[in-house]
Amino acid sequence: MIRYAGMAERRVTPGGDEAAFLETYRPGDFPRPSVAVDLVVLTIEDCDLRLLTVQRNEHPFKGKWALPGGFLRVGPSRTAQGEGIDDAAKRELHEETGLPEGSVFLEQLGAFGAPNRDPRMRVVSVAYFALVRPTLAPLVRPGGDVRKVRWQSVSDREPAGLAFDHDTIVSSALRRVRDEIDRSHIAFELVPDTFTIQQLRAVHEVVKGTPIDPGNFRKRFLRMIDDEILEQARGKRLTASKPAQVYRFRAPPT
Amino acid sequence: MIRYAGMAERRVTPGGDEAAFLETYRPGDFPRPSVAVDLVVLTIEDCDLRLLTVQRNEHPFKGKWALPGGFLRVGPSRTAQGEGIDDAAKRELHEETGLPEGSVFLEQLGAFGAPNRDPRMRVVSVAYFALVRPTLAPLVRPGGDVRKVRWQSVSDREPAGLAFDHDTIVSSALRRVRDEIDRSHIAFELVPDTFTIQQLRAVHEVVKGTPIDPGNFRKRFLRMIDDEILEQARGKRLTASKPAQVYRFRAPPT
DNA sequence: TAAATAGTGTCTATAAGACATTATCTC
DNA sequence: GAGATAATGTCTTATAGACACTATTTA
Repeated sequence: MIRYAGMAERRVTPGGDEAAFLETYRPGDFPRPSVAVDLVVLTIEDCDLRLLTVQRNEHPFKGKWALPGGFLRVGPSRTAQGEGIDDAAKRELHEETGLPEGSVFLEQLGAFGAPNRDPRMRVVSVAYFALVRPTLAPLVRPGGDVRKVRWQSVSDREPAGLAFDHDTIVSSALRRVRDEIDRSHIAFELVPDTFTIQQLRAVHEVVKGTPIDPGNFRKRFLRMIDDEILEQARGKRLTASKPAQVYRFRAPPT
Repeated sequence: MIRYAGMAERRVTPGGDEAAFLETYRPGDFPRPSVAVDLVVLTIEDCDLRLLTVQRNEHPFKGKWALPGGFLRVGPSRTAQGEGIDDAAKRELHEETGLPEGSVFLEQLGAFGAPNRDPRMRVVSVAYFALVRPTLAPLVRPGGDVRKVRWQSVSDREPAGLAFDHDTIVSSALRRVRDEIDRSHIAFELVPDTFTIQQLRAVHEVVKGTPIDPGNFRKRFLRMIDDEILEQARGKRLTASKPAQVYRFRAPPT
């Protein structure tokens, strides 16, 4: 007979106060899943959305490319429970990419927990997406377990190119980013600290996959200045022709 | 020394093909978290948004109200991995509420996995939110482990009234529902199969917490008929005065 | 007929989209 | 001056919000 968590829990003797209960509490002997974090790390290079993948150097899917990530570190006792899932995501991101702490936007995407998504054992993955400024993207270096990393074009990736269910996770992340870019400030995570209107427009175009009218985009942009979301920065960006005004994102006071 | 999943994994001998690897694979002996699903079940009754809570009959938080939910059932081996997380959510929902399968809208909210959110042991919870039509809400009966359930008003709940981190989860769900109601069709999950414009407006008002101009709401509503999202149903809803036309939601062909 | 609620119309402000035009810089 | 891109302006259409008004039913 297979034991499940709910049953095990009821074997514990009730009664007494909560402190006493916890003192004597012994977790049941039922199968637990491993919990992992998987990272959909995106940047923009050469007007192209790129995804960071790492090559697996062990079975299963040996040699295949996969999302960076790793297992949640769980402590050995009820009073030492280990790291939080957000912390695990942050840790894996910095371990495996070498990017400096706090330089990357990171947000939870959701949990992926179908059975058999990992052929070794039951694994529930909590997926995150990360946005890396193009200025930082070239600094990425394999670290931790990882031996090879690469930035892979999102548009011409193979339909089922990644290990595990990572293609599904990537699709879900792209949907989320495309959805959020119009309603939040995530576009500013994909440009350098100072940027021109055209650079920001390019980010929107690349993420959405459709061209945007420069004049109309400018109007939206100028409204953001009125709303004090953006401010002019000093200097101009030199190009082949007329130099462009440079702006900076003002972190909202919220 | 504390073992972590990543370390254990590397102890496995590499080489050979993947099938052979999996044959001989033995998962490492590292601590794993329990994975649970928690449900934020919402309905509308008397123009008031209500949350379904269950009373805990065991420590910890004995006697306190908490979200319905339970542990993910994980199989004993790599070839019998147990149920998926979405299935677990569905199962717990129907077990603990007695509501008929497939009658309730259910969507994943995200994972909550801070350490010490459960004092017994490390638990990572995957939260879901569910929307129950007001016609079904009175049918809810405690089932499974649960002895007492209640529909609790969302607006006059205590700030820290629930067990564990369930208040945080509820806040997150409410934010999500308020956000999604303008961009999706979830409002139709909170009305009976046929409904009047005023009923649907009441749902929006209750969820958003602000009054909405009836005339303006009507315009949005009529656009949905043009877009074939809604259709007229037969009959009229009788009220104290002029009866109102009744409509029906047409599931989009997507 | 009065009360109540369903249903309609109007006016304004705001934003998005299509597109033409001007300005300013490099070479 | 030519070429290129930045920057601006115009016109149309769609939508949201405030609010006045009409229609239809019950009691």
